[in-house]
Amino acid sequence: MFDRTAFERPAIEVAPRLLGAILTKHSSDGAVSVRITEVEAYLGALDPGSHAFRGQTKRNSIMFGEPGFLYTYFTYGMHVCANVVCSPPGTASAVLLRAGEVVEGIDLARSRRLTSKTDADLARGPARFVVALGITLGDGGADLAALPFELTLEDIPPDFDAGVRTGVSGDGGTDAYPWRFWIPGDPTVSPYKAHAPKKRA
DNA sequence: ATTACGATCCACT
DNA sequence: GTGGATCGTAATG
Repeated sequence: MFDRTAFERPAIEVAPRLLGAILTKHSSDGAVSVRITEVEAYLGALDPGSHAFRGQTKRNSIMFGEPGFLYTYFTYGMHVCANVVCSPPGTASAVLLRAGEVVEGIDLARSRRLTSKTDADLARGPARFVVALGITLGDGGADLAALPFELTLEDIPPDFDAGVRTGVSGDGGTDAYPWRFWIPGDPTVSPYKAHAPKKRA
């Protein structure tokens, strides 16, 4: 069952709990379900990399609302990414859904992701993930506890690894985000880095 | 009104 | 491993 209180905590606590969870979206042409294998936490006002770092705007207002809802955004002129809103209303944090394994509706997912060479590529990467599931920008603000969505957390989350982006700030304790969590060894974990490496001088 | 740039993906080398 | 695509958002004049 869906327990909204599971999301009323900072994204950094919710993120590892989402690993192994099954997210389903029903559409007119069928349903696709994905087992979440990689996520990334964005810590709102505390995180310079978060869309909510500079306060509430029209674009990010969903992040400041009820937890357990979907926050979608459009980027790079062509891609949509999806987050699960965390923290109580008035506080912004979210978990970016970065990768998953398609476990239901794989033919439908394949038809949506014609450039995928292998099934592991169907939902590997945040923009691919939303395409495979049939999520669009218009799903922003949708309640994950209500159709067409279903989200089921694992009772016992799987073991996970965590990666840290450093160098955001030189100060001790504040240079440890955003956090990225994944299921070790899973072939559907995305190979992309949180930030393109800077060219050396 | 204008501008700079990004929580990325894909084709190509 | 690298560069180009492509446009909404938010900061600035």
